Amino acid sequence: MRNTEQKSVILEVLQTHKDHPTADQIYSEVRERLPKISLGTVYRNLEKLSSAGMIMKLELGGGQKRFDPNPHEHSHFRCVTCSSVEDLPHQIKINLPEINSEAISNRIVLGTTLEYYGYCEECAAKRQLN
Amino acid sequence: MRNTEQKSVILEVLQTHKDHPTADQIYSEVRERLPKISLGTVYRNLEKLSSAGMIMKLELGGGQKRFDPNPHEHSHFRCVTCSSVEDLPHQIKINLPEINSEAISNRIVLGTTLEYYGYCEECAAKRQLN
DNA sequence: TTATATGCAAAGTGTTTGCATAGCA
DNA sequence: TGCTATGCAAACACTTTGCATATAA
Repeated sequence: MRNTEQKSVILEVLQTHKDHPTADQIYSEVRERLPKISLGTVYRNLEKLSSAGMIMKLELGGGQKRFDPNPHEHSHFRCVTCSSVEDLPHQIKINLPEINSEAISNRIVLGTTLEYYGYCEECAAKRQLN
Repeated sequence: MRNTEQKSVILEVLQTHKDHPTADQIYSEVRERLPKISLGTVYRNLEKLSSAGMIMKLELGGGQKRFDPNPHEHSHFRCVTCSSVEDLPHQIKINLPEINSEAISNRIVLGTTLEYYGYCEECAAKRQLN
């Protein structure tokens, strides 16, 4: 993987995020520093960085892929109203022994995705007002 | 919600499935019985049936939405090779008390999605041969 | 009778890709 | 030098939608 300015700016921009932006959000922020960058380059680099294990691609509910600067498996909370995706402050532990139980039979488990969905703090507060 | 032949055939077709087909898979099976049905009608009915709680729409990794005749929350296994999605034979229990712990703070949890991914039995067997 | 559902096709959304050029190693 | 990455635009895959017609209640 070759080092390019585009790639490092994309990584830097993502790493400033505590939330998990979509490719087009990253694109618009990167464009402030590299106005000529194309959306295709953003997608290609996000793909490369995630298959290199430097970031994580999230395919959760809601249609659009999101990108997480933290490449380690952890659970997320997705807001069904504003679609934001946040880390859960404390990791919810999955009962790992069960992964190897007969429930899995002859499948080979590579990983798990645990997603909570509902109203984020902001949207929950707005609902209380109505 | 009005009863139409399209809707009931879509539901019947989905209910014959133990796996979780995509909209276009359902479309092509339904078309064997209703050759003039349109893909738009399939999407509209799957949406209606799932918001009525009669089926479940799955938005897991892999891009395409899938539909599950069982509307009750349960965990799934997705094959990263053939993209099939299966129920896990035994439900993996999530530690529910944690959902209400401070980890969730002021969010309102509507549900959880627990997905395992890896190689399904068939694809795992094929890999062993190579 | 009338509001909802359908078929058709077009539009929408998010993502990927072909190609000529640019630039890293 | 040679191969990978880029910008651009077109293509792609999946899903939704507008509209005129058909149909359930």
